[in-house]
Amino acid sequence: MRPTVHDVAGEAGVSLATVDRVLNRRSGVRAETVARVNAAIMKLGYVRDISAANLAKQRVYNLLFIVPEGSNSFMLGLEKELGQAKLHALLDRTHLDIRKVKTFDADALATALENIDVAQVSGVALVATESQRVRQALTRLREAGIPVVTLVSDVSDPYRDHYVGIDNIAAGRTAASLIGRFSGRRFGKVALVAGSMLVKDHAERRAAFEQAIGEEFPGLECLPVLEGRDDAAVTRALLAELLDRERDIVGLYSIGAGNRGVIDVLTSKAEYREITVVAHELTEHSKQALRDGVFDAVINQDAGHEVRSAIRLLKARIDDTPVIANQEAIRIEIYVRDNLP
Amino acid sequence: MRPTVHDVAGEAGVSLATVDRVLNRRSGVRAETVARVNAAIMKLGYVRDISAANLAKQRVYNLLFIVPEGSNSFMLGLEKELGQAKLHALLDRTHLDIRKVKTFDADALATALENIDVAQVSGVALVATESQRVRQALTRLREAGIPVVTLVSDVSDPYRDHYVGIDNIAAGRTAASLIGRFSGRRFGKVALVAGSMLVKDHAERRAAFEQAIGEEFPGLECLPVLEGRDDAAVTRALLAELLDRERDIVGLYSIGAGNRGVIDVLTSKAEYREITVVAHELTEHSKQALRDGVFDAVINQDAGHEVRSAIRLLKARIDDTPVIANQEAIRIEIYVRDNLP
DNA sequence: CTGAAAGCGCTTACAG
DNA sequence: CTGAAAGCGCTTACAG
Repeated sequence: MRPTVHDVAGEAGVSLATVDRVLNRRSGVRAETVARVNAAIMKLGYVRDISAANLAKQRVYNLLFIVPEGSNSFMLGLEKELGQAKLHALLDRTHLDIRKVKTFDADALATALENIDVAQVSGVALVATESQRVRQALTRLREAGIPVVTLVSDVSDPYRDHYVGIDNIAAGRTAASLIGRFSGRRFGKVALVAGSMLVKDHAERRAAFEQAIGEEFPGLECLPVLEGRDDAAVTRALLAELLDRERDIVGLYSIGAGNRGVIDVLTSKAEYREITVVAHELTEHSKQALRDGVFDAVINQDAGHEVRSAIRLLKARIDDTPVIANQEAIRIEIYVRDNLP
Repeated sequence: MRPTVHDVAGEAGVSLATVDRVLNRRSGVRAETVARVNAAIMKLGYVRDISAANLAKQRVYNLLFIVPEGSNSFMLGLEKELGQAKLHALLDRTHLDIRKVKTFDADALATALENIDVAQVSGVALVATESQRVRQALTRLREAGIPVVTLVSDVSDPYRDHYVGIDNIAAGRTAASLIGRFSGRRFGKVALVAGSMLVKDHAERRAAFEQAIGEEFPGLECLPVLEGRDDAAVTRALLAELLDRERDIVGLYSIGAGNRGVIDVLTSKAEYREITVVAHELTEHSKQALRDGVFDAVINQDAGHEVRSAIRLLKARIDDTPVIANQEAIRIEIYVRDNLP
């Protein structure tokens, strides 16, 4: 049998209350007593039972998730996962509060962060848009001892405890590698379609992609990026015009969430089927495009994994328990038609 | 506040013991009383707190993992993950017992299964080698109410509760797709290197690979498979001889765990660098081969994820709690140099 | 600075 | 067929 607080108390010759004080590093215990208790803990190999502790404490975790208002399929998928996680979390005394703010609006995000009642919330996860006000709001939270993780989109390091998402530089390089190899040493141009260059993830992916193409596939030339604002109509118009104008496009990298517009254009003319296409985010649309051979590969981050990871990381910070680093690493997943989940 | 057994007891006008009996579907309660309690549960929206229940029950989970004796890097990786999971599991009253049996030896596996004391073990995970004796041993366990999951390598459906591993048919098709696309519509032959065609995973990957190549890349022709027995020296000798003999090999699919021998041969002559190579399982060797450009892609299953998933699935069966299907799906991961974790 | 007692939400003998 | 009481491993007022 694993030792309990009773065993430790007996071994150290003190009461349960004192063991508890030492265990929780509460003040008001003589140094000598602390030493005796710690010696007993070491001797018995005592390890605290956290679920019993949480039961006694009636601990509930109030986790706040701040996400952009349902715009594109990926964010909708993230919301769906949050909804599912919410039900499951309840079984673990964990309440998920999901708040939506205007997309890409740093001030709206900052306001949401500033309005957090630090007495009510035990941890915060946010899809970040960085700004000075956001950084200040995050600083207030962290000074109040509230753990903060960023989800999918990051802020600079000292303003959060952890980033839950993929390395967008590596993702851009991966896309370059796939397009370069799939297009089979051909010469030609590569079209880039993004949401907006003001979004950090998109900008990072694009820069890394262009650099990798330049370094490794000298036969390919990147065209100026189209900014479709994650809007199907805008994307469609811009891309149709580009494909019509440029005659030797062999590859296309869809950086953001404009997949629907991209698919529309690519399926509009038979000759476009020769273009090697790599896109981001696995959705019903992109899956279908893979099956139809319109897309050649999709780079994905698993929204369900990200949500669960954010919850685990926040709770681990709150309880001061260890995490399994490997389990929390978000993979840059590559899907082709054949390994679809 | 979430309702507790006390609230249910009060609402139904019965004692805690009776609520507990209904909750746990124990017999010896009048149908009318059962109905009253269930009505109260519905009315209050009561949901049992499982960690409190486990505390009261002093429930410990004794999970037995049966794995092949440390042979190849993948299995060594699996063991490492099991070791790490073992430490973490202890915090959750879960004991992992890891037992090794002779590799690919169905009788050794069956003996291990037959020796299980069903009173001591609460769940079993095994890397399966199928045989009649193994199926019988599994039937005994399941009839004793012990949940069984297969890990990495499966048995037929009715003999286990769940399979934790990748779809090897899809994995073989994925390999074909990658080699076909990476080799750029060239014509030529593809070498296949496996451990043994007696191993079901290898046989499935190979068959699916050959079929997909035949269907989709008519310019490529699969050579007879080399069986390297997952041994570096054997693999090296066979492959060196093959590459020396056949002059127009453009692709190589390393199906099993013989990566070290494959890498040795491929790096032995400059001309071999042109060969498009897809291998299985991410290890230090295969990662280095990707970085060096010796391998073009590696197909992987995440051993850590598999171990954690097996634990979650077994505990969910034991406690009769739901699982998140998505979280338990093992992905066919594709790695190129740029998305290495 | 320290301890005795009650309680967290469940389950388990035991008694009736 | 049903209930009162004690206990699982912790924590928390309260008293001293």
